[in-house]
Amino acid sequence: MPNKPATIKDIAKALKVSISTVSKALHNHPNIGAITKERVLAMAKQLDYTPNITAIQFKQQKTFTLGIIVPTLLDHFYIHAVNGFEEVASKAHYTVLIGQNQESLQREKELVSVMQGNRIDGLLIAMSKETSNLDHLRKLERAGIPVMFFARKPVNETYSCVSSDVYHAAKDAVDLFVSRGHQRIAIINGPSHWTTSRDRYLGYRDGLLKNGLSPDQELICESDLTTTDNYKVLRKLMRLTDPPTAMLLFKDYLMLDIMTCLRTEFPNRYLITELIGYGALPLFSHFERPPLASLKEQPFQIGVKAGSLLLDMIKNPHQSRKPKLISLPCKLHYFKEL
Amino acid sequence: MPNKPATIKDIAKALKVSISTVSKALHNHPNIGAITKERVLAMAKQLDYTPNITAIQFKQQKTFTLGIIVPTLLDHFYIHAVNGFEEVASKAHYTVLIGQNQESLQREKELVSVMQGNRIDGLLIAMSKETSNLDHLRKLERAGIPVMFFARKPVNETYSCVSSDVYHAAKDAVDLFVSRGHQRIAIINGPSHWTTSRDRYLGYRDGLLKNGLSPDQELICESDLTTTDNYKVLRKLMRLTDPPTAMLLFKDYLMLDIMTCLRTEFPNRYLITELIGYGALPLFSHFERPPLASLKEQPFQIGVKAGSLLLDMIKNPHQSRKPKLISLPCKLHYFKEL
DNA sequence: TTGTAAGCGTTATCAA
DNA sequence: TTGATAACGCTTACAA
Repeated sequence: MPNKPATIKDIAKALKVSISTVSKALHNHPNIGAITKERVLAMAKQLDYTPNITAIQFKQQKTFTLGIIVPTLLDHFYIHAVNGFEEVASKAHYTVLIGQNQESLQREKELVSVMQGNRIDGLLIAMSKETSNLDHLRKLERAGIPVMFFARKPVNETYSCVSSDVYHAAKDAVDLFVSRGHQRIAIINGPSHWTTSRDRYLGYRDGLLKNGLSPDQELICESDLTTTDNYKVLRKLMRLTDPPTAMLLFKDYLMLDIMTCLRTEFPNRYLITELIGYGALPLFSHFERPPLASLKEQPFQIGVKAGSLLLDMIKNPHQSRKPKLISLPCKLHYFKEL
Repeated sequence: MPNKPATIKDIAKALKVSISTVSKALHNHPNIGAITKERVLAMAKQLDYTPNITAIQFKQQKTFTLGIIVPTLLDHFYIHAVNGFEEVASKAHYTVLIGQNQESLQREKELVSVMQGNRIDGLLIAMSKETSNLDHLRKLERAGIPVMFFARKPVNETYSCVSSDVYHAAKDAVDLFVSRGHQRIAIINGPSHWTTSRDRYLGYRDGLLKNGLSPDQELICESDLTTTDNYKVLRKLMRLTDPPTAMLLFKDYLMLDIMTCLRTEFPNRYLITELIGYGALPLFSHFERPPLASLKEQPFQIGVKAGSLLLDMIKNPHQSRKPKLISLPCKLHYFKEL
């Protein structure tokens, strides 16, 4: 027998006061009598009153809902980012809608449209691999809904973005490789139209130069991050006359493929090739032979930072909107004793 | 310059018709003129009209939002379940709110409260490990919000639940162990107050009996699924005078701990002990020495099934509400060539 | 076939 | 300090 939840009207009736009095009492409005306020609060409790959020959302023309779109939740990086985002959001009494674009632009557009339909107050997004045209996001901004990027951002676009400082991380990785005697250091990067790929490359290049090595075109690779392509890229590298003995990898998930391909197809190179990826997946602690190291990012903190910036943009909609580019440091995480 | 979205009022004004005419035209209401309807639809498109969901939710006293609470999104089982759930939900034009209880009853209560505040129309939940008292869920049901369980359900409670058929899966695992010559087969189970643990045990027991083996109390263990406890349980098993040579494990995540502990602390038992868990984690394909097998569940289908049952309950709120217990088959997945 | 008007729960403006 | 009332956008019973 689901009985209807109590409304301020019910409280007003029970107390024989007006609904505006009740509303004010419930909101600590300045000009309200102390005793009246007490009575209202008591009656609210007695009737188990919960404000009807749908009514408030409707009235305020504001949903207190934020959207976050990630490529997939199967990547723990994004889970942690979502969790950080939710933490700041819920502290500010916002609810979070989560969407996965599954690396499909089509799906991403649908998500944006559904979220816009749900009247989100702001959006945080890590675009799909297919996303190069940003019209669906511009449409949001035109409707007054601020958009912030994280992890992935298109090159040559002036949006705000929070990501990892992959540049310095790449330099650190190269330093470690060189200190271990490596000369032939390859990089397998992600899509080149993302700033996060470009920055990895720049860090890699500057790391080499700093150590007196010159970048070799045949050691600079790009994968679309599918297993097929990961394997293809590795095979090409291994068939060079002078194959690399060290590789910097865009992601630990890519590293998994590389390790397996190395082990099964190039067993003689397996033990002499050292790897560093991004992500520091905890599962490597269960490996008999873990990779050399990984660049540990701070996805939770990225979510937190992006969330608070987004909330700022929502609070101050008429700000100058100078795009902010924030990057949080990575840390080299060793899986092996050095 | 965020201009306000168009409303049916704007359409009505532009066309000099009444708002109810517009509303009806937009909803294919039977008695509406074909030409009027055309004009309305055209104008709606021209003004880029999007219905204001907050107004509809408010008016209909229905949010078209479902909640799903999982222990953690870091477990891929729950991601797939969420995805299945979202699929049926979005087909029925429902939005999904996702919450993680992080195995904390306190957190779970807060989530339920927030979701109730957001006026969800139904909830799907896999309770936290701490949840034994279901008052917070009963409160939801009393408010007319149907609740459905999945994956985990308390013993002795008459709620509907969709889960894996872990009973037959356990029997299959025992069969495989026996066929490979094992006599000392242990089980490390999850919390005993869940039906999913009890059913695993029953399948394990019946599997042994069926194969002419009798259950041995010292081989029947329970872990709270923390790494500490997982290690503790394994050490106890390995120190028996006649340790098991095969183990059925509650989850693949538990299996990871068991494998690592075996390898590092009991290397002489590592190669002779065969393991089967639940989950069939894809990452095992990257292992040099993967476990024997895993019982592959169907989390996506579980989400789908639970979602459609929940939608049924929402559509027919005055049904008899006989709790339904559904379990979907698992399949033995071999990591090694047999 | 189309229009009028009430009402959903809340907030806010203005009057008492 | 309190109360009456309009408004938010939409659906719907009923009237025209």
